[in-house]
Amino acid sequence: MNLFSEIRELVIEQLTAMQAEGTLPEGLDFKNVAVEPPRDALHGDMATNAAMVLAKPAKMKPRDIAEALAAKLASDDRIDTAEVAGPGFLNLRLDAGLWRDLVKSVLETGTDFGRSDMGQGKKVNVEYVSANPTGPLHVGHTRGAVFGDALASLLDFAGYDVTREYYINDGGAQVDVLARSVYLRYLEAHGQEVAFEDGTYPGDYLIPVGEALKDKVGDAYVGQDESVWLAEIRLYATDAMMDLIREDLKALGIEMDHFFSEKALYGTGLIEGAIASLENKGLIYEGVLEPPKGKKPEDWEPREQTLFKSTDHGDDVDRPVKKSDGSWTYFAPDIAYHFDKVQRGYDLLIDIFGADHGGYVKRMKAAVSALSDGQTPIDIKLTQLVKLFKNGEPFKMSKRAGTFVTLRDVVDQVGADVTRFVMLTRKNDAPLDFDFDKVLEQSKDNPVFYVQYAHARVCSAVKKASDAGIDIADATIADADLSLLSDPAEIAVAKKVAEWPRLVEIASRTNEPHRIAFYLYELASEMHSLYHTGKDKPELRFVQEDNPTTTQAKIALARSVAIVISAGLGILGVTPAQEMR
RNA sequence: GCACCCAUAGCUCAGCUGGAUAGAGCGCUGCCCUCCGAAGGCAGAGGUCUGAGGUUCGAAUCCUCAUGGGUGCGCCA
Repeated sequence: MNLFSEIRELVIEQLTAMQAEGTLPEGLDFKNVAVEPPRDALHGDMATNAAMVLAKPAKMKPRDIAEALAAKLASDDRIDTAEVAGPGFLNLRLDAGLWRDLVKSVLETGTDFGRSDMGQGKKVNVEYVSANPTGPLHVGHTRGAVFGDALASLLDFAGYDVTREYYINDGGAQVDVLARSVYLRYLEAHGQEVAFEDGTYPGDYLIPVGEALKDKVGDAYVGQDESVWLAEIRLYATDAMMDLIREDLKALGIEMDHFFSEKALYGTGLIEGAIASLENKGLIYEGVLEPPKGKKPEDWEPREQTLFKSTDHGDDVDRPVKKSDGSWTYFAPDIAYHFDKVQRGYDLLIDIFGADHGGYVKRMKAAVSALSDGQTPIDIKLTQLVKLFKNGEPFKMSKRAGTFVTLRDVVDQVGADVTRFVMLTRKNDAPLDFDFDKVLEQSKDNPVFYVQYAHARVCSAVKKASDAGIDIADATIADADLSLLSDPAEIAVAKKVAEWPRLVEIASRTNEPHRIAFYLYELASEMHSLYHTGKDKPELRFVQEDNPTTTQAKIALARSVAIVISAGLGILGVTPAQEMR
């Protein structure tokens, strides 16, 4: 039940009636008519811009339309008052019963309250993380992982059929580097002195892999040429790394539906097929790229390569799919992978990239546009950098030195819930400061705590009511006499709860899960505010021990807040706290 | 050189499909527990929304240009 869309339907209905009566001309487009919460609560509960939007096409004065519409709306039971204001806004005050019905509805539907059918079951593929299988996930991956996972949950909540997918980059030269690095650790396990030169991965995480390899094959590879062991160890090592990554994801509470291996594309004809598909559209040619202007690489020399005419689909320059030696560039399997996704019949593709991959957005969009003849929309979200702080000092990361901060470093210190929430308190395209101390602080400066505390307070009130022998089961209080909730402070909370379904739709339309986090903060704030009003006004306390009926109504309101917080945190992948410690 | 992202209060950031007097936290100035609901609440000060044009009844939001910051730019993935 979305009150805003319900009232919008009412507005459209009345506008249509006005057309039938001749008050408004025929042929008007109502799509821009909106019903929204007004910026200032003094203006009422909802406002519509209908008169202003329609004034021009109807060739009428906005206020005239507004006056006529106001008269119509005021006759509806649900509308208390409809007032024209400003340039032609129509401010509506709703019957208080609507808010009470809403609370009842929340209790009846539980955390499914706010689920939307706007996705209409459309198939969406959300690809995220997709880190190279060469080591544990680091902080940058963590943000992408949290963002992608929350977005997937959000879209699911909004009625889409969501697939969570991870593309394993296990086909390139970096896995050879991995294999050689593991080989060094393997020799080390046999007691040899080894040196990690540039171009190898020196991280400690490969030590157990080398040891396990020794346990598995004994000394079979010792002193052998690369040709003997490279392919075997590559396979072994990438498997081990993927196990590691799966563990990392699990620590964050993330489970993928599907892992797609780049390696599996080779030798199957899939890459050739995808490129052939582009070729059939006349988008593949042999040519020489212009050198980049300004910062020209010193060793630049013109080379003829196989190019994808991505400029036909919005890119700035055409992109090579083959190196000058005839082998595929990394872009070719990427094209094949996205071709596969298109062919799997998704209605929408979403890719989550790190900010350092911003340069690939246009070419990927161009590829999908070309491969699907513009039929499959793709949205690519970039997650900006995370800056880590501890004791106010920046945390240095250096992958080369093997001392980069891993996902585990973060999750082990602050927990998955805090990690996830904090990473979602910023727009994906804004850089994020992550301070190990601040995120654990128990104060209102810390949104994680603040929201959790609001939920815990409800739990505590519910427990107190229960201890007083009052039946406060959701099923019971859904039928409580909610007309006992009449104080403006209480109605204000109900109104905030009522915004939840609308918020879900906005967040999913824009693919911006951070809006959930901000909304939860606002909702928590309303909750804390009401809670404290009860200090000065005992009649507003949730638990009235001598009055079970009133208590049930008040607990109903509190529970509706807790339910929405649970649902919201659920989308973010955070567990609501029953109590604070 | 080109492309993409960003610029909102002293600081960190929200701001919906373009809507009314641009919001929140921190910090600052006050107020609220003789523990029975202060890990909190209430109030105040603080803004030419980087700048200049444009579109519009209406612009922080859309367009153009400028300035400042970030990221990326064939034979790495």
